[in-house]
Amino acid sequence: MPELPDVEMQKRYLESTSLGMQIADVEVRDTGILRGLSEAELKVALKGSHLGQTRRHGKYLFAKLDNGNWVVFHFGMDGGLAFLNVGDKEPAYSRLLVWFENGCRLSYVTIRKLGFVSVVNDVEAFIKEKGLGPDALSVSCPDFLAILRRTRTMAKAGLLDQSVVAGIGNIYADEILFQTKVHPRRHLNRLDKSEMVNLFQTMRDVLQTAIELGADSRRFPDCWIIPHRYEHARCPRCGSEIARTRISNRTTYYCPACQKSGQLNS
DNA sequence: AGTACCACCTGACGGC
DNA sequence: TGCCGTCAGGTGGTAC
Repeated sequence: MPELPDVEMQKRYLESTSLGMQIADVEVRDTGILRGLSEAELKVALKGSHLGQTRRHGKYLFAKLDNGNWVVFHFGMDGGLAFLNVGDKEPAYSRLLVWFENGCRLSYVTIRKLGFVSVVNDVEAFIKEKGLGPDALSVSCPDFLAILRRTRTMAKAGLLDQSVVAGIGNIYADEILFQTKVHPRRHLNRLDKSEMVNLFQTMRDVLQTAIELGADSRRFPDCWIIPHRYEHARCPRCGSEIARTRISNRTTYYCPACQKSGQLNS
């Protein structure tokens, strides 16, 4: 679930369900999802406050508290939020529960517990601390090109690297490279300018389209590679067999016919 | 600096 | 049915 489009959906979900609600209490079901603060500290930080303005940077979601601090959510590989009306049953793998004054609850759900919940004073400082690059949907074209020119990693690794640009994960990295017709092992700084511009526009287009489709991969166009990310699948564009390899320790799918490696480095 | 590999954690799935 | 390896949309640390 949780790449940029998914986190954007979580942001909208949080806003539409919980914005402005006052927090009565917090129940931590598994302290393993807390980072940098204890259960007691989290309670003190949240109790009595309203959930205010939300922000997203890459795959991180922030919600402002009355005292100016921010709750931070990261969803790992499988996390998400579930808003519960009075009487609604708590979902499985609910690791944290925010109780509102009106009896509704917000559950942070994750099976694998690779994400976390925390509280920070300053979002910008947090972003800097984490070494996150600009958000993939906010970065300007000139800034993006400048970043690409100084990034010597393979394209797949670079898109995945949150310090290069924040928000792209394994699935969307494959999609962006497929639509740009860039081989995942090409090095970013070796792309020519038109390829870099194309990469920028495709990145925006893929992420925005995914958001418009509710980040629901079942609704993604068949001409995308995402519906064809399985072994022996056929390229929706040319019919060649989709190749599967491992880059940056992540499974990578691409079309060896459409995404030419060329000299890889030239 | 870039890359490979491991660890964290839990569940699903295929093979035997 | 049960055990085992492998894999899964993320991040962080280590070692070369």
